[in-house]
Amino acid sequence: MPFPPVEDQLAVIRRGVEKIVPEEELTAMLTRSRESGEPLRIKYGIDPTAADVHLGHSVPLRKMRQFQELGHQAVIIIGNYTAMVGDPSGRDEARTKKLSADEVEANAQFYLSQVGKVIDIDKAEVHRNGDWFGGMSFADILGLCGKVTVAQLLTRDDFSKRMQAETPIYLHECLYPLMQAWDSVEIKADIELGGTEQLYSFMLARDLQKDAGLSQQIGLMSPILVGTDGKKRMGKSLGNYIGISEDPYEMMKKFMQLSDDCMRMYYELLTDISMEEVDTLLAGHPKEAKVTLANHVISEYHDPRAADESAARWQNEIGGSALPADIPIVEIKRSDINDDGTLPAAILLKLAGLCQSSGEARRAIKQGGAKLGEDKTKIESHDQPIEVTDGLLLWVGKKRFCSLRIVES
RNA sequence: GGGGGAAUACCCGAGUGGCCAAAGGGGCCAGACUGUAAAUCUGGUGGCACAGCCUUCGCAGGUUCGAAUCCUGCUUCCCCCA
Repeated sequence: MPFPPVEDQLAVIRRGVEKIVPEEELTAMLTRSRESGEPLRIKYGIDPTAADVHLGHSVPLRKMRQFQELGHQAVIIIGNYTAMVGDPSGRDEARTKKLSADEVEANAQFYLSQVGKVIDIDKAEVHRNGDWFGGMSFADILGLCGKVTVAQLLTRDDFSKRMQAETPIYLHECLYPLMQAWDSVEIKADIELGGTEQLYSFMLARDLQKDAGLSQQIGLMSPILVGTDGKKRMGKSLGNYIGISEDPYEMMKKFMQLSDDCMRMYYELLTDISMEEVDTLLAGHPKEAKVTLANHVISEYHDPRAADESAARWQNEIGGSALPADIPIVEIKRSDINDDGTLPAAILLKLAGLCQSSGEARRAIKQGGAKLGEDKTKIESHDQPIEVTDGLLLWVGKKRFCSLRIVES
């Protein structure tokens, strides 16, 4: 299959990419590949440290898919060895818990299944970097370490920040960029995808490739996708992420809570809508633009019908006043209820799991955030006796609610 | 190996014998306003069936009527010297 003209390829490749290093080599590389008919090897590495793939990961993965559509070869690296170290990027401390080989493999499997929602996994090469690191001798490792000086390592942004903040840097963490770079040598990468924080490793990979007599890779860096809070990078630990396997309605709710300022970035990085069209959308009502955005993304990971349904449901339940369709049912033990069938309000909220402590429940009630029943009657006092019945609805704020079910013992 | 400094709640950080469940900021929660956006304003933010009681200032002991605060040992981090 012939490759599209270089200019056309560049147009696709450049979208939503913050930095291409070194940029001037890209055209030449594409031209060479087109003339020889040899697809480029596009690398993306992921560490199976946690299970969820979120929209932040989807940014380079979507780019990977675009490369696939242009006819290039996707190469996914499962960092089962690097996972043991933990990527120091964007972290201000070392990973504390060590993952077992089994956990890592289980995560890897789950990861791949999710990655398959974005790229064509059947056409991709998948490697585990333990395949080469596992067999290395200490002498090999020493050899690798001899390629980098400590001063070079410390120029790396994350490390210098940590030095400044006086937080520890462990020796094994220093190996992380080396390992990642070595992956590029092993798989003969032409282009590596990642976030802008990967610059150091990407450049190190070039050094190692040159040293090994290979052609050097180009780093293609996407901007860091901010999370739903609109400020920090999307990440699991920050709780500001939208997972690509999440329920459509959950995704919709999260999208609608997104800061307006992020919308342009989300459109650019998470959809294929042309930027002209995006500008038109953003010129309209921001709420509509957000619904459209959510629709596109949800359609990609579920289907258009699911997206429409969640949009309609959001409009009903949250834009309107309909009761939520998925009220969680919480079981209350009969033995916990007083003999007269009631419980003080604060205690009930705690038992129902809506508040973590009775103190929190008291606060919620005092501030008028606690409500009762379908008509959302305000609970007036923390010791107000509430008659506990099956199906009783309880609310704390707008987002926490449940329905009760009484169980024996 | 020697010397000096540091560790406080989710995070940052004030507090150096009683007035400390511990200032201030961030985050977070709730209320008002709204588009469950942003900005703003208000209140809250250890636990307990709560005008009281219980537990918390790296860990373990000790001094004292009383310790986050003083002493001893330990752990971890930072800096300087080698």
